[in-house]
Amino acid sequence: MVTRFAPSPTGFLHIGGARTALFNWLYAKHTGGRFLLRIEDTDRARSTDAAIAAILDGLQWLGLDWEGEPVFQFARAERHKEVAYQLLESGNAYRCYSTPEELEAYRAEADAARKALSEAKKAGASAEEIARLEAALAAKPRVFSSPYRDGRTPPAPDAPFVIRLKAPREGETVVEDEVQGRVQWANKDLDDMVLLRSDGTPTYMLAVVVDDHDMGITHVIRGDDHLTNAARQKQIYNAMGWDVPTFAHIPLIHGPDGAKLSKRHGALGVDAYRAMGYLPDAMRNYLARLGWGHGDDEIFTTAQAADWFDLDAIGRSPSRFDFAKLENLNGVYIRNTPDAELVRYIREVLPTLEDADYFCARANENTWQQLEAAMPGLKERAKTIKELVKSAEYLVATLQPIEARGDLNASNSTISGVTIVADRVPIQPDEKAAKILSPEARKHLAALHQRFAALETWDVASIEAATRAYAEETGAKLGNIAQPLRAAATGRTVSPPVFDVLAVLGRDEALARIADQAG
RNA sequence: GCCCCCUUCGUCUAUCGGUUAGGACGCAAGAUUUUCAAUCUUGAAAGAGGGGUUCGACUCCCCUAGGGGGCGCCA
Repeated sequence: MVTRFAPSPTGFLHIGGARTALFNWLYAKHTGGRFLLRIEDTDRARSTDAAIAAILDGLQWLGLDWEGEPVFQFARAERHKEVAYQLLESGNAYRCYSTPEELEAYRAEADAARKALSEAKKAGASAEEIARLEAALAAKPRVFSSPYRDGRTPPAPDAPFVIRLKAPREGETVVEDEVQGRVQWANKDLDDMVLLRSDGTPTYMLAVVVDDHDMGITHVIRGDDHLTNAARQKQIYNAMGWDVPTFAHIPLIHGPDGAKLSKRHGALGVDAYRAMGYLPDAMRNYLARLGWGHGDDEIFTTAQAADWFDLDAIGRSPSRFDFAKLENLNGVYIRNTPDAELVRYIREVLPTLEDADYFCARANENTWQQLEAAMPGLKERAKTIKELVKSAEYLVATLQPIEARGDLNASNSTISGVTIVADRVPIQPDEKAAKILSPEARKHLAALHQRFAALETWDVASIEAATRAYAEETGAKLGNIAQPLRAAATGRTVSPPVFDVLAVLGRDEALARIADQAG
């Protein structure tokens, strides 16, 4: 089994394309086959190197590895041309000298005839008149029929021409689709497609067939916007006497409102999902469940997905993209990922992460260790990596941003190439936290500071014990003590368990923060 | 306009002629609690409409409605 993903590099890798790639990849894994990549860059005007880079980058991030080097379609133009001429020689194609202008005029006439008929009907024209218009319309079907198909002489010996497939006029073209079932078209509805343009370059329809054949593709899994193309492509396979691959046309993904995916909701590049803080494993799991299912299984490993994946379990109706479900799934994956791995991932994507500037500008080597120590508390309340980093800001809240550090002098030191600033800046509590820090709360902080300073060991258990003892002695509710502590330690009213926070911060920093707010 | 595809809770889906139509997300209520989450329990929530076929249809067929895709010397 050989599958392929064949994007055209005219933009980023969007979510629908990513799922198509995933399905092809899963099917190859499932069958122990190969998954290849082909860049369909024959549209020279719209293809860009940036788009190619974005597609490769997106696939890599998703972990969808392809075998060998990607095939660049444009580089194979000579081969495509060769096949077009082969078809010409075998009588399965012909030179068509109709100009684009003539085609346009023909289609305009066909449209006009159609419109004339419908208007006549609406106006209640006579049966005679309607019959006449119907006959006129029948003489001009929407599908173009070239006068050169049957050997009309060229307008001039050196007139420009395209090569068209001499497609069958009678009968039907049938596609046995693994997802859509048996689909058939009357051949009269399929026109003679252009194979080679007048400038000698191949069209997409020809290039796809030739490349899929030459690459040995056995299974073509793609969006169902290509369903009609499958019929036309089959005609080329037949004309060449080639084996037709198995087709599987999967429904498109729609936006939350059921309409076509637009930039506002889901049609973002996969890089945008990385920036929003979704894990590639969660993305794969979510995408796999969109249009495909395996009983009641919702969360599964990639190995399981590959094991279970099959074409006959792909649904035929389009599905909507649901961010809420993706978020939930992402949260599950975050919670199930080991702390060290999360830290490694965060370090890797931090520069491309949304809303991570604050953390990124302040993080130093020590931060990464603290982050890992704080991770159990952080990952339990984050649905995205973006949220996680946001809630980890308290770790670096008393550090100067990198650009400000340049102004500071001798007190700075450097660890692993990162400048560490000796000077701390007290935390600026946010509005809600400031409210918590009442005069009374500040007195509690002062008392706690004393007790904490006297602790022999600085860990969660001893900090909590000291706090609870203090609450009990003063008769204060634990909540009324914990919240001021949280506000002092993080500057916010929401955080991981406050004793964890204090422990992670370390005795010196924790005491300093309490002192900053104590009254 | 023509051709093709689709239609189960709000969303993703299970069911492949016989089920109290199941699960998940989301939503609501409760438990837990140092905040927020997480977790646990419970609840509301669906076969587009109309005809057939059948002892029996969500499941098979037809029509209607709605949604989507295609109809290029784009891919």
